[in-house]
Amino acid sequence: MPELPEVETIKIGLQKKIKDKQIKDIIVNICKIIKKPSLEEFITKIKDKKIKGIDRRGKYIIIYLDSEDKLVVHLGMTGLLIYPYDNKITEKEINPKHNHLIFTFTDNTQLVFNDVRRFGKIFLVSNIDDVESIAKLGVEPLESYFTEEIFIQVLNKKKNCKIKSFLMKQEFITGLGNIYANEVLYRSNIHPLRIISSLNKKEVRNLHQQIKLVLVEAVKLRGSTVADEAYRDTDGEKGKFAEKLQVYAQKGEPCLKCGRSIEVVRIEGRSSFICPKCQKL
DNA sequence: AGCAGCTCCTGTACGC
DNA sequence: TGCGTACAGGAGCTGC
Repeated sequence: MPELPEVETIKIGLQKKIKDKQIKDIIVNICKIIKKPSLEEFITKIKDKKIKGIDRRGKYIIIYLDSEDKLVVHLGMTGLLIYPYDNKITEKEINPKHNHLIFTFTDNTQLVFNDVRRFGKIFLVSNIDDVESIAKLGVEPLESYFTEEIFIQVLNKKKNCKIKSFLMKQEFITGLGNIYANEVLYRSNIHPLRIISSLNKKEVRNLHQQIKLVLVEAVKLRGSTVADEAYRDTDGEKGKFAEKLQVYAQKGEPCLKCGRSIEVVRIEGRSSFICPKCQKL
């Protein structure tokens, strides 16, 4: 599922592929995906506009148009933005049945928004904070300002919270989802149910470093496509970080550190993969 | 405040 | 074979 590394990969792909292109037409097959404004307004405000640039905030893609408007895309669980022209190899794996939005540019190439589970959302706003969930987002863990000191400050906002819940909440640190929260905790030897105030200095330092390390490596490998999951980059290619996952989806596999079998427990409705020996409560 | 449980949605896997 | 059910889970929501 798209978390920070997957969204970052798509952002970089879009920057290479659709920057400076002019939108000629939009086909909307499922209008529920468009949350703001009305469908009519959305279409008229996008038509004939040029793509000035692409950015990312948390798990949101922000596409700047040559007007005051920005196109904001959240991929939800299974959303994809595919621009298949440089590389047609894996296009066939993507079911066109779920092509909900198709942007056609003046050069007749197309950008396709495909989303099996339809949890994705698209907004057109003049100010990105008009998307309420963006206005609430926390710190960007890959920005240079995300120092250990800042991390401690953010942790202190929620001392009584369980660490995994905290990592998953976008209002504190933005970009981590279930896969990377699991990985970061395992690599830091911290049980997901540990209360923030119980973490010692070394654990906090470790966690901060692992957040950066895991995300940087995952971005390098263009994200994670676990097993037969949906995620693809803008070329339709799978991410390669799945091979580097040490704990997520590794149930029954031996822990790389101690050999104990990786277990799965449900925490707040989500699967949490842990090594019961390395991650003690 | 925080968490359980539900919602959105489809595809896949599994038990009978 | 086929049907019912559980699960996957980002995020917003209700209600305890």
